Amino acid sequence: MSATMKDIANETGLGLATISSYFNGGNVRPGNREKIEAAIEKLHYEINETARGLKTDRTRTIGVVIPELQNMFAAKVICHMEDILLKHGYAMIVCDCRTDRKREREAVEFLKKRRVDALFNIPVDNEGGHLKSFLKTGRPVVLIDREIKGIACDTVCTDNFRAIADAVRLMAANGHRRLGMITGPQEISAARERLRGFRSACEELGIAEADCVTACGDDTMEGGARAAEEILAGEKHPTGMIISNYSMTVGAIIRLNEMGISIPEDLSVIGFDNINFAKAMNPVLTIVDQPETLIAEAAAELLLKRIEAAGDEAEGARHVVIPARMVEGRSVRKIRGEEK
Amino acid sequence: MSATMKDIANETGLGLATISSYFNGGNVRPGNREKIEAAIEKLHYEINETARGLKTDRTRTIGVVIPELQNMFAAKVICHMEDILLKHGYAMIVCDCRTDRKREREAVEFLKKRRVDALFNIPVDNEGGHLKSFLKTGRPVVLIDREIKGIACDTVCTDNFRAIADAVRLMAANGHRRLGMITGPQEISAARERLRGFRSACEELGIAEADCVTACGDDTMEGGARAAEEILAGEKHPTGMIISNYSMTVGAIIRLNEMGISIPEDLSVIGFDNINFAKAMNPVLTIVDQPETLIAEAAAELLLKRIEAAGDEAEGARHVVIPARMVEGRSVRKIRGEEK
DNA sequence: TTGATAAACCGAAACGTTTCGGTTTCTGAC
DNA sequence: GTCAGAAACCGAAACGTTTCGGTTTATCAA
Repeated sequence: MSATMKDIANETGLGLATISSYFNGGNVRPGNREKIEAAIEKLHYEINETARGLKTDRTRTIGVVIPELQNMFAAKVICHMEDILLKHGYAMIVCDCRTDRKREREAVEFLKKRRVDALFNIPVDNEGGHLKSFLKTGRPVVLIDREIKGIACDTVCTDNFRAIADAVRLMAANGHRRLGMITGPQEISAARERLRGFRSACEELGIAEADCVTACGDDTMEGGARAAEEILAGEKHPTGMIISNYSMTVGAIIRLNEMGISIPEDLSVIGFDNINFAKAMNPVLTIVDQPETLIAEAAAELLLKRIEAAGDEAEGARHVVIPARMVEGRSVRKIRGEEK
Repeated sequence: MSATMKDIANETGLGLATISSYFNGGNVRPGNREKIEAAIEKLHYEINETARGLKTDRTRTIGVVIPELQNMFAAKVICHMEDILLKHGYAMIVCDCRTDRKREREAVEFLKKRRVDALFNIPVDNEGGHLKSFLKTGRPVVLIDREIKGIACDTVCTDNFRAIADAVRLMAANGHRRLGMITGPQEISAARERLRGFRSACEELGIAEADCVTACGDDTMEGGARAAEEILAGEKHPTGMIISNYSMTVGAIIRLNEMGISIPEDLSVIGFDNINFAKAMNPVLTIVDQPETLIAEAAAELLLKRIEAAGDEAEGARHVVIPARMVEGRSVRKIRGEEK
C-alpha cells in the first residue's frame, strides 16, 4: 500500500536506523539527507504515527472529556487548546459526556484504551471515580473549571469567588440592596465558589441576609428560566439578578422576555459568559466574562510540561486560578436614593 | 507496564490466537471464556488500540476538519456525529482550521499521517486541493454543508436554495416588497445557493430587481455588521432584511442595536441558525433553522457505510439534501396596504 | 467404540516503527 | 600518511496486536 521506511532505506541504500534518525532530528550527512528527501518525495512517504505510537508508547494524542460541547465555555477553551496542542504535534480526541456520570466514566475508559498521553477533564462526577484507573497509568490529568478533593492533579479555574463578588459590588454601587442569584448545582466546586462569593460580598456590603434570595438553576437553560421565575415569585422583590453561568443566563432572559419584564427598568441583570451574545442583547447585557483563552493556555502549558517530565519524580499538583472580568453593558439600572 | 494478550495467554494457559479470537467475537469454549474474563479482571487488561491499529491498518478514528469550532452550526453537527460514532467505537479528531486554506491543508495532512479511517470536512478551499492526496488513499471523505465540483465524494447539505426562498416568501406574505439580504462569500457553494434562492424567489414574487439589495458579509460577525450598515445606507430602504448565516446575524443585530434601529418597527429581520439565541432576543427573532441533527445522522451513516464497504467496488458519490425549517418569532412586521 | 466432520485452538510471522550495541567512515592534529 | 576520537551508520530485536495454515479436541451418527 503506502511506502514505509524500509522502502526509503532500499531506495536510498541507507539503513533503517538512519532513516529513523532523520525523522527524529538525529544527525545525518547532508548528502544522505538529500537522498532521503528525494526518496520521500518520490515514494510519497508519510510517517506512520500508529506504528510509532506502538513502539514509543506515546500516541501524541490528548483525551478531552467535557460535560457538553454545546457549552460555550467548554467549546472556547477546547478551541484554544486545540490550537496550542496542534502546534506541538498533538491531536485531541474530544468526548462529550452529556453531563452524565456513566458516559463520563465510559469516555475515560475509551480514551485509556486508545492510550492517550494525557487527559483534560471538566469533571461531572464530583468524586472523581472516573479518573482513578486512568491516574494509575501515571499519565497526567488536568482538571479544568472544577476541582475535586482527594484527586491529586493539576487544576485551572476561574476565580469564581471574586467574579460573583464583583458582580454584587457592581449592583451595590448602583444602589441595589435586594439581590437575587441563580446558582448552579452545589456539588460542583465552581458553583459553590460562586455562591460563596455572592454571600460573602453581600455580607461585606451589609446587605441583609433576608434580602439575598438564591435559586438553583442546574446550569441548564430550562433551570435558569425556572429559577428566574422562582426568584421573582417570592415576596422579596429583588431589584437586581445575578446569573452564574451562560446557559442559565440565556434561559432566564428568555423567560423574563416572556413574562414581559423589561431589563433594566423592571429588573437589573448581570449574566455570565459569551460576550457576543451579551452585545447582541438590547439593551447590551452586563456580564462576567471568563478568560477562556488564558485558561486554555495555562492548561495546555501544565499538560505539556507534565508529559515532557514523564518519568521524572512527579512534583506536587499545581492549582492555577485566573481572574474573570466584568464587561459592563446597560442592563444594570442606577437606583436613586429615594426609590428603594 | 500494563498487561498484554501474552500475559492473558500465560495466565489462562491458552494460546495467543484464542485470546485474540475472544476479543474479536470469535468462538471460544464457555470454560475458556470464563478463564479469560477472570484473567482480564485480575491483570486489569485493556486492549491496546494502537497495536491493533498498526496490524489492521484501521485506527477506528475519524478525522474532522472544519472552518471554526466556534461556528454554532459546525459545533452542533460535530456534537451529534461524535455521539453516533462513539457508539460504533470510533473516535473523532477534530481540527479547526480557522477558515484558513493553508491550515486546512495541514490539518488533512496531519490526519493522514495518523491514518484516520475517513474524513469529515466542511471545506474552506473551494477547489478541494487539500483533499486530493487523502482521496488517493482510497479512504472515504464526506463533505458537509458545501459541495466542491470535481471532487467525487459524498455530500450532505441543507436545502439552502429553498431555505432562503422560504424566508423571502414569508417577508412577501407580510407585505414586504423591498428586501435586503446579507450573503456569504460567493466562492462557497452554500452561500451561492442561498443567494440564488433569494433572487429566484424575488423574481417569482414579482419583486423588482432594483428593490432587492444584497451585501456580502463574509460569514463573519464584523462582516455582518458592515453589510447591515451598507444595506441601510443605500437609497432603497428595504423594509425587510434576510441574513444568511449565524455569525452575520449576531453581527448585524449588534450593529442595528447600536444604530438605534428597532426590530421590527423600523426593520423586519429574518436571521439564521441557533434557536436559543433567537428566543433570547426581544422581540423573538424569526430564523431559518438548519437541521444539524439530521445532517449529522446522514453524514455518519454515509461514512460508516463507506468504511464497512472498504475494498468493495466503490459506488458513485451520494448527495443528500435536507430541508431547513422556518421558526417564526416576532421580528417580521405585517405591513398594511397603504404604507409601503 | 469408531470415524468423519466441525469446532477450538495453537504458534509463528507480520504490521512499521524505534532503539540498542556494534561497526564503519570522517575529521583533523601530528 | 597515521591515528585517535567523534560522527554516522548499520541490522536485529522489540512493541502488542491479527492472521494464516495446521493441529488438536469435541460432537455425534453409525
